[in-house]
Amino acid sequence: MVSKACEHGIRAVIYIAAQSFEGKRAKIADIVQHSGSPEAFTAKVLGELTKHRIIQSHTGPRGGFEMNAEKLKTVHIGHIVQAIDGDALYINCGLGLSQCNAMYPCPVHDKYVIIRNEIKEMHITTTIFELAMAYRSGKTVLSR
Amino acid sequence: MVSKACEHGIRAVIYIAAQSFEGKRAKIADIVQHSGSPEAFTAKVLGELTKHRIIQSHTGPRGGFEMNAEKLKTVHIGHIVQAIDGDALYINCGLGLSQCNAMYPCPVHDKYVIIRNEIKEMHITTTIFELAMAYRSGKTVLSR
DNA sequence: TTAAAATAAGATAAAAATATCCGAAATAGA
DNA sequence: TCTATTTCGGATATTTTTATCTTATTTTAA
Ligand code: FES
Ligand code: FES
Repeated sequence: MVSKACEHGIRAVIYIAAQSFEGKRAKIADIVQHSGSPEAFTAKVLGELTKHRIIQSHTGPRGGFEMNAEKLKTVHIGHIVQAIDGDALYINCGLGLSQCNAMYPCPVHDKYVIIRNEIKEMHITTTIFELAMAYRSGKTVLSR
Repeated sequence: MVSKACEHGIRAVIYIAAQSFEGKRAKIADIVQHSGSPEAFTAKVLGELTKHRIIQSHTGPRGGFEMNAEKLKTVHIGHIVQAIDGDALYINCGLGLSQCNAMYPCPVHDKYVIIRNEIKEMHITTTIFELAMAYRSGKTVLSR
């Protein structure tokens, strides 16, 4: 569905968002401890998300990652998937043809497009903020 | 979503099914020419599907792959996905946690389970027969 | 009986995804 | 200014997926 890199990124951002909501910055060691992701790989993914301005980073003591108030409100899962995996999930053919084309559809096109749009819709309507709040309240977990 | 191996397998089986409907066996060279898949890789996948009794194979001159009448009626996409990729797509956690657990859900569990079940339902209710008929009639394509 | 036509299977190769390592750069605070 | 802390970035390593190659085996038509 989405890559491991993307999964690590989403979990990390949820943790960062929860910390940012409390005015704290999150450092890598802390993030991976709570999200159960490999440290170096997650650091690389977070670097990519920083480039895309989805999160902000600060070097040095008291540094770490944070999400500013505006991003905290507006960022949704789709932003992260797009930044890490690109738009393949949202546009590719479900049977692996070189491109999806409704004029000359593959055998699963009609049924696949429905699913694909639901995934896209779900990603766009699910904000990091709501996920971070549920995590903060203990209703959900980031590792097991 | 599903692996390349699985995509090659599904496209190949649709072609085999369409040929079987006309009482013809399909040989590998023919299959990959029409489904646009790499020959050796597809042969390996078809071997796996033969082991799972989803298709039948015959060596020698006049040999090739075919689908018997019973399989032609009953096999659906889910059978092929299960045989090649296993059940990961149907049971894994959407955020990559070691397992999906509704008692201690990950942040996307509720929304992801809905999508996951729709995919499963789509796979189970989509028969190779209906896909093969649409392909045979020219309504859909297997390569581009 | 034999040669051709086909799949079967295992070894190998290439590419992509996942993950780690380490030195450099930046920064806050003493 | 010095030092400890932290991310950054590039090189490297490992694993998995995708794909190919080679040889063996089976089947059948002539
Ligand atoms: S052509 Fe395959 S999903 Fe659209
Ligand atoms: S726990 Fe993540 S999808 Fe169920």
